[in-house]
Parts: sequence; structure tokens; C-alpha cells
Amino acid sequence: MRNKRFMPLVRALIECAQSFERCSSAHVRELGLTAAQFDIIATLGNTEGMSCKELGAKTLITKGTMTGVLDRLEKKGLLSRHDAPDDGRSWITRLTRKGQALFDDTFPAHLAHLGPYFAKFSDAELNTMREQLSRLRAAFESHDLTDARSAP
Amino acid sequence: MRNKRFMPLVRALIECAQSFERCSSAHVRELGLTAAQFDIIATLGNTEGMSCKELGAKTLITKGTMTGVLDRLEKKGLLSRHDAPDDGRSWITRLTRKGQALFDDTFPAHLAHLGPYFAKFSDAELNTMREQLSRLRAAFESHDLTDARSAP
DNA sequence: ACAATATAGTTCTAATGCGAACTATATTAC
DNA sequence: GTAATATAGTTCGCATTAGAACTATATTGT
Repeated sequence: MRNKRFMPLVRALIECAQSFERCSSAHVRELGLTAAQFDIIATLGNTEGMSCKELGAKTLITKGTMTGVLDRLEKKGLLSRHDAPDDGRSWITRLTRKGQALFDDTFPAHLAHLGPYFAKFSDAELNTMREQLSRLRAAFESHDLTDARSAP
Repeated sequence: MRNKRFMPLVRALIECAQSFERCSSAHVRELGLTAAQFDIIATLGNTEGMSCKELGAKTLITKGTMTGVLDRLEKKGLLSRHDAPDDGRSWITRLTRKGQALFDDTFPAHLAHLGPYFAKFSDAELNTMREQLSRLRAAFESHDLTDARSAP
């Protein structure tokens, strides 16, 4: 059957991603934020703000979750929501001055925290891994593996 | 500073893992289970059962979450808990006949569902990726990046 | 213009997910 | 043997996650 040849890779992938999340979020929590909250702050840092949809695409947080995360950040005074100029359904979410200050304080510190974990990997190695993971992801995203599909 | 050279890899890693989770759990949900529940069923399938701790190590579900997942599976009649013979604090969790039947029905089907996503990857490629991911994970797990450690 | 459809965000429910506090049992130190 | 400590599971609080139903606004087809 040879059905299971990919299982060790799957396991390594999931373990690696979880291990990174633990590394990363342990540090982020010390900064007083959750991983999802930090993700939003990091994405909005040094930008003019963006819509909920754009945030969802860049952070991989789904929209149902997004509302709650943004609500809590807004309550903390770290971001604000403004009417989008050209779409009455949409908001522009932007860091407040306090939020931008938090970004300035924590983002470089977070990168500095993560850097050492990658010390043993050359740029070329990081690049190769990135390419392979992208290729694998593309395979996962291909919804029509063998089927023909009717019109969208 | 060259501080951010690893960010594209991190992003690719997280996206790839999430993409896999979506692929996998979309199929699992059709079988009437959540991803965590299926993970437990798959781990217990064809075994004599194991402790909560062992399950946690094999599935990466933390013990705080484990209780709830096992409770729901027990309520569905898919597994049962028995006293551990040599440790009064511990349980042996085992699939019921119904649980084993579910495993037999769904596990091969799940592997068959996932297989095509890896069709374009050779065994050698899968192996290389697995090794690299393991190496990366080992880096994340190394709590002492620069420190010496005392005896265990 | 108007109806059909699509999209942006919100709300809802169920299930994780994590860390911390807690209980009960084991193990160790002395 | 008893106190100190460690471990297995449970419980709790809070945040996140996914998906589905819902509201309000846009877009499209005619």
C-alpha cells in the first residue's frame, strides 16, 4: 500500500510548528500579550492600518476570531477602528500611539529573542527549507487533486 | 542587524502547518470527529491502551486539554478508562470495541485522503524535509542556547 | 432601477489550548 | 518512618480556533 510514507514528515512538520509556537509565545506572554495579539501588533506596526480582511490574510487569523482579538486590543487602548473611506461595510484598523510604542518596544526584542534559535542555520539552508515548505503548502492548497470541477 | 533573515522561513512553516491542518481536519470532521479526537483515536488504534501522559507525549495535546478530549470520547463510547496496575494516580485509556471499529473504518480512509497531496514528492524529498524540520525543532527545543547546564 | 448574489464584519456555539492552582498518590531524603 | 518533593490527572479561567448563521453594504446582471 505504501500509504504512510508521508506520516513522519507530517509529524515533524506539526511538531516543529508547535515547538516554534511555544518558543515564540512564551516570550510574547512575558510582554503581556497573547500570540494572536502580538501577531496583530506586529502586522500593523509601521503601517497606516488595514482592513479586517487584510489582517486576516496576513496573520492567518480567521475572521470569526479576529473580532474578539481586535476587541481586546482596542480595550487595551492599543488600536482603534475607523470607517473605511470607500467601503461602508469595512473598517481600517490602526495602532494607536500607545500601540505603536508597544510595537517599537517589543518587536525588535522579539526578533532578538528568536534569532539565536536559528544561529546554526545558514541563509542558504533557511532558504531551501522555506522553498520546500512553500511547495508543500501549495500541494495542500490544491483543492482539485484529480477531479474535474464545474464552473465556480 | 540582519535580524530578520529567518522570518520568511517562520512564515512558511506556520502557513504550511496550518494548511495541512485545514486539509486534514476538513476530512476528519466529515467523519464526525474533531482533529484532537481523531488524533487520540489514531494514537490508541491497535494498541493495548496507554496513560494520559503517554498520550500527551504522542499527540502533543497538553494534559489540561487532554481531560476534556478524553471525556468527550468516553461519552461517545469510543474509549474507556481503567486503573493502571502499578500507579494509583494513573489510568490506562483504551479504545472500546466501538472505538477500535471506528479506527479501522476511518484511519485508512484518512491516509488515503491525504496521500494524493504528497504525490509530487519523492521519498527522498520527504525524508530530507523531515530531517531538516527535526533539526529545526531540535534548535527550538534547546533551552540553553548559550548557557552551560548542571547535571539533569 | 431592481433583483440576485457576493462580500466585510459581527455574533454564536462547541471544542481546543495553555498555564496555574489543586488533589491524590509516589518517590526521595534524612 | 516521616517530612519534603515530584508526578499523574483534574479543574479553572481566559483566549483562541473553526465554522455557521446573521446583518449591512457592494456589486453584478438584466
